Amino acid sequence: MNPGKPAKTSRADDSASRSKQSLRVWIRLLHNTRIIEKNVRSYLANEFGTTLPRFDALAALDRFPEGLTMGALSEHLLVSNGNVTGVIARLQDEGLVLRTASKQDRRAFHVKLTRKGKRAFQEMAKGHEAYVNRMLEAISASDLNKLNTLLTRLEKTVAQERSCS
Amino acid sequence: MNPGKPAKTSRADDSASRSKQSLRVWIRLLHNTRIIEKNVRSYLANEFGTTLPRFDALAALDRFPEGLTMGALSEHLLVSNGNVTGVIARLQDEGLVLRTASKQDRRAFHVKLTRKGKRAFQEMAKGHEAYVNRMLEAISASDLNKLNTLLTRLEKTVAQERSCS
DNA sequence: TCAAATTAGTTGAAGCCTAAAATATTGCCC
DNA sequence: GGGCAATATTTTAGGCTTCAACTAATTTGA
Repeated sequence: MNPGKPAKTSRADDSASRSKQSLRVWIRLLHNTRIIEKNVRSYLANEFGTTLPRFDALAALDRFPEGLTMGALSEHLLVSNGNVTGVIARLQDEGLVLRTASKQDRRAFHVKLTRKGKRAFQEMAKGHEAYVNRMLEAISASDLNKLNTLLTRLEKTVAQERSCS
Repeated sequence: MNPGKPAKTSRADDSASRSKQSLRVWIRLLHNTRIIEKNVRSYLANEFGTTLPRFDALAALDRFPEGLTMGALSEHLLVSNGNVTGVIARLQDEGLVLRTASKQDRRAFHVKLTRKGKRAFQEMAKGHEAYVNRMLEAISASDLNKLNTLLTRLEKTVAQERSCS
């Protein structure tokens, strides 16, 4: 039926379905992330009495033993400057990080883990990894590898167009 | 070298690397989602002066023309009851939703889109879909399909263990 | 029927988050 | 050196988010 035309799709259909497919992937990505994130937040709250933003901040600081400025920290965490102020203030109250004024630049601060902060993070990180692995237990290693590859690829293309509206 | 043993990995190594791989996938998932989500939030704010939570609520209501109770809405959106109260209050102030007391159950409310709300959502949804597609432009259709498959599979396994700590 | 348990929803306190304005300091350029 | 733009950070106002406590209505079950 309808010879001379593509059987079921025109070029316009293609671009519409492409757009639908992009949307589907984004919705799934968001949904998966929200479910896992919810679980991780509960885990951190129940097991260690802490929050995901604080855990993230500790993780970033753990990767830079020499310390980070507030600004550098906010870039690593993908959050605003003002946000970091609050999170670090609370971590300082808990004695997990140390905020010292920079000698070179009196506007800036260096934030570092305290010894207590290092110890606390090590323990949390171990539990966190085990918990995540338990959640993803049912996924095959092969699927995990594929996901890793595809998400890495996605990250590269998405990370670039940060500014486009 | 070292005959009689597996070349490079023991069983303990396997399980350690599996756990690391799970963690990597989760971190990538989270990172990708945060970057895209940031962009979507900016887009909705700049283009329509609205927020992602409000857009999500409108989207949920659009799928149920007969309306939803506050509780049903909170389940669809994966957020707490109290949260929905605030978001719907703001949407009501904007004239996009209508909240009517239920006849059958005087504790409950039915929330529906107003005509204005329907129109506003249609326009936002169109722009949103195009924007997301533009962001994922550089990903091949084949990768998109693979991602969709894998994320669907992931969603199924993760959605089950909602309660485990 | 009536008291107890459950369910629907709101409120309040606390934390996370952003954008924009304010502060303070630095660096540059004339 | 003095002024001015840029930079590092905090503050503020407003919205999102949760949990726990609360109110009100419904259901259950003796």
